[in-house]
Amino acid sequence: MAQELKDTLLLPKTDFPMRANLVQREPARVAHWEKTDLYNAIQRQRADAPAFVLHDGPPFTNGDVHIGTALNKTLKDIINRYKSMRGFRTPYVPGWDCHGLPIEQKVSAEIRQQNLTLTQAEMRAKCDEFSENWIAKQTAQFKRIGVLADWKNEYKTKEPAFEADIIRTFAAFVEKGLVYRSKKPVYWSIPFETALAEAEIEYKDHVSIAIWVKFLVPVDQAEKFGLPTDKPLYIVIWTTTPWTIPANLAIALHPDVEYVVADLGAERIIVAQALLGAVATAAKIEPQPTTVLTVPGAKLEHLQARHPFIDRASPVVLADYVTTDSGTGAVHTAPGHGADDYLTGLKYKLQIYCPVGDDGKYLDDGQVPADLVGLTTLETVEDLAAKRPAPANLGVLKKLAAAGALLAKAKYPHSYPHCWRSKTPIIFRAVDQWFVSLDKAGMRQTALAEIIKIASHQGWIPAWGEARIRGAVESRPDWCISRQRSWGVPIPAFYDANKKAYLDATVARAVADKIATRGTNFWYDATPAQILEGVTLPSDWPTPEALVCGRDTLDVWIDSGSSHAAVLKRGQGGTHWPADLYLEGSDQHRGWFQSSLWTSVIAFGAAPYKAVLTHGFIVDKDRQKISKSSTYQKPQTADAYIAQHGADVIRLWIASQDFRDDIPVDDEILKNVGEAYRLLRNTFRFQLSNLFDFDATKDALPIEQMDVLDRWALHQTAVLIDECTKAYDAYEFHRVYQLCNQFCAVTLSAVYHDILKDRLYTLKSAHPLRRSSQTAIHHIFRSLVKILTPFITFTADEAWSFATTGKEYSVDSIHLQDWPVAPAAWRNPELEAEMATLLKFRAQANEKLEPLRQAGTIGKSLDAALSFGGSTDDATFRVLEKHRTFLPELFIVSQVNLGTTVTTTVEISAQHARDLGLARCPRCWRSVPTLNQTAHGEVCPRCEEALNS
RNA sequence: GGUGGCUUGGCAGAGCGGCUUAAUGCGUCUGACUUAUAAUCAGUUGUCCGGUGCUAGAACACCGGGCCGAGGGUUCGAAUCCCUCAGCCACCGCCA
Repeated sequence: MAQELKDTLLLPKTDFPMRANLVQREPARVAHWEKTDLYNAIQRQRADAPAFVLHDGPPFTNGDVHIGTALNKTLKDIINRYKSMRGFRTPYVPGWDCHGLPIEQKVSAEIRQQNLTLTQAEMRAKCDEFSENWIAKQTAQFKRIGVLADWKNEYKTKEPAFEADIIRTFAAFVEKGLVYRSKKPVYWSIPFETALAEAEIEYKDHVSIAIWVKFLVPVDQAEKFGLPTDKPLYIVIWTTTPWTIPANLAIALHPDVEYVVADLGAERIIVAQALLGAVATAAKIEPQPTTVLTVPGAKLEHLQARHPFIDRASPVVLADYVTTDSGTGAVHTAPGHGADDYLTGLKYKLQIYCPVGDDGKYLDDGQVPADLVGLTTLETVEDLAAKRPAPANLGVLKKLAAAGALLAKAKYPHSYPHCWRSKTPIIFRAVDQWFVSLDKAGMRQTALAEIIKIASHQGWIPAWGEARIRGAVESRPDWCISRQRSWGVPIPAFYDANKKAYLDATVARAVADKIATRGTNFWYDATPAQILEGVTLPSDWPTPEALVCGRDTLDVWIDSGSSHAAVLKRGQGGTHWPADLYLEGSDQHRGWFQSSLWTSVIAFGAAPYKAVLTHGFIVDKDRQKISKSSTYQKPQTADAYIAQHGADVIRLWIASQDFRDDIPVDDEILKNVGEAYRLLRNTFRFQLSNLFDFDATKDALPIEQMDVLDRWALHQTAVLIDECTKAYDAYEFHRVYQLCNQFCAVTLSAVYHDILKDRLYTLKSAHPLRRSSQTAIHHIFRSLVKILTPFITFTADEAWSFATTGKEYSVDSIHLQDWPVAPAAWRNPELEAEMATLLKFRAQANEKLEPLRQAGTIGKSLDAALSFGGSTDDATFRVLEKHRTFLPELFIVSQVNLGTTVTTTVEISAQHARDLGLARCPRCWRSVPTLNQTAHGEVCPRCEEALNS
């Protein structure tokens, strides 16, 4: 009996599977999108629409896509898909950052293993291959997570056309007179005669020679600074690199440290008070020196001491980094041989003096004593094994001893940077570098003005981004743009036999034109004559035959920072300049956002973006950056996450988080998102399955003929659309996530869908009430699935395909649809207010039903009948009366009785329907006063009607 | 060290001086249904301290109070405004 009756019900039907199987099924949809060329289909759809250009910051091409990179690309994809549905043309040209040290390093490590020796051009070819290999892999990984992009028009910083634009951008710097040459200390490997990056440094234990050196304070200076003059007076410095003494140009004291003039008997020395004892011990001074007077370091600024064996002054300067942990509190300062010293040198306008050549030997510059010239500062591996100091160190020791300036010396074991390839200690050495002056031609003011301009239309999202980049731009010193590397874009400078540099904007552009067609290796392979053939040289240049090409490359930040010029200015892939949006991690305020701003301001006089959106970094549950966390042993690649959860769950997770802060991830969070995903999927499934006999073109009802409950649901949908659209426009995706989650769980699943089941399953197919509800479901589904398309793009595409064709795949993708707009007729605030009242009663009624259920009196709520007692003076009770015929449906019970009482509040009671003499219809489960006999047995009148039609 | 940012109940996340005895959802627990079924529905649910009830304990019920990183302050009133501190994240390099 039951089975036969059940067969007369219109139960849900769909092929849209309940189980997602995302991990297995998503790749097929990626292939489907490729096959149907979805990206271009979307672009064609919006061919005449205004463009929204999100300019892609290029990821570095040296490994698998990290989950953090996937986060970034997914956010971009969400925005593009949203903007496209909102009616914008959204050209998205993905980029790749190809040059740079990490790649060069990995490649050179491979080369070393194979014992190969390569030319610079061959080395570059290897790097190119390496980069290309990862581009292919990363592309597949980005596609897997659902990133839709113009992969055929992608940009690579290593492509000749792009490299040419980098050089052209650089030419603009030259043209504005911003580029100059100056010295800066770098890590230097003597055996390889090259600068090293930090990553090429290994710290190893090393025994250095520490020396205490006396610098004479001349009598006139002592008098000037109020120091005693009756005995010779010296400032004592301490250093572990004796070979830098010839380059000494100053002595640094801390302004707030107390220094003492100490009497050693025959002479007096100046050291930090706190270190006098240590100095005396080191110099084996007996008896303990006596203090003559104390003076703060600040009082000695500009005192002109004398270099111990070179005839020049060594002035006292002040520096905050001076400590009294070791040494003498007086720091030997050689601006050409140390980072701190360099900065101090700049501050005091000292020469950046480096009397050491590329080969590590002292130069004959007229200042270095003749007996030191030619001595090397290198300690070879053999020297290290024999514990033999570098010749330059020994030479300097001798000179100091001969000058009577060596107060003490000692062996000093410590950790010291070594060249990772030659295993020898590196030296700090100032070499000529190219710089960009950021203060000339009002560049810094222009950059800051652009920042404010962007802020004036809320372009920094979140707003504190403005302070962040302003701080970076304000404080940035002149930009050192040259690197002594191979895998990069060459600086188009030439040098004559005297190493005089020649750099010219017109020549640079001519070089760029040639590189654009022949590739950068042209610069490395061709002679200057070939490179400059047909180029009109400035009048002050020598002939090409007298020149050699420079071997420096440009800072890679110029590479990526030129992308707006190479891509947007050329309209690549339908883009335009400036971009509507840049979107990267918050670290890029000092990185790409800044470098792009500078290059654009210098080359084009304005910022390359209208708005900048930033996101935080992925951290584990305890707010530790995941790469630093020991609990995460598994690889943090995007693929690892997708293989476990599927792309849509990962995408939904990304959307669910407020990405402006750090983004926590752990198993529990992903599990929760997985539950939320199932809720969304089941909602789609329920809706699809109840539309199996509904054809919107024929069966849909106009809104004025629809039932109140359905009109309420449409009102709620209109509100959802409004709020989600607002949240999308503010890039607050987590709000969209929460809104949809609550809409599905509460508005639909717990209320609307639950009430609807009776109508949908038991009424006859074409019953107006049933068609009314199906019409609403139809609209709600189409709205909801569109709102969620940017997030769960695979699932939305699939659900849409089933909705429109009944099949898993269709050519008419949801991505070609317009964003939902709620018709004004959907809105019904009055009804919404009444329903809000009724739903409060519903919650109270459920509380009354629960004890009956717990006691076993009733099972499902349809077994029950409710009675309400209230006063017509009560507005809420009048709402009940107004909707009295709807109440059994609303509460999902068999009968609702309204009784008038004098109580001020509405009283609710519940009982089993049978106690009111009602009989249960076996078909629809509602209890009614009388059942009628039919061919299917006894059923209620409503079911009888359904069965007869 | 400097600069910028963050810190709300098991999770996400509202909250922008009084409508907060902290929304909503998820999760938890208990139950129902078998007509969304690896679904669906209903109820329930923060923590700590003190007290009362119960023969004691446990459990439970009720009452009072504290807890929105910690501690101060402003205010009639603070998760919300101010200060200090702590923790965490990022950036300050020839790493990108």
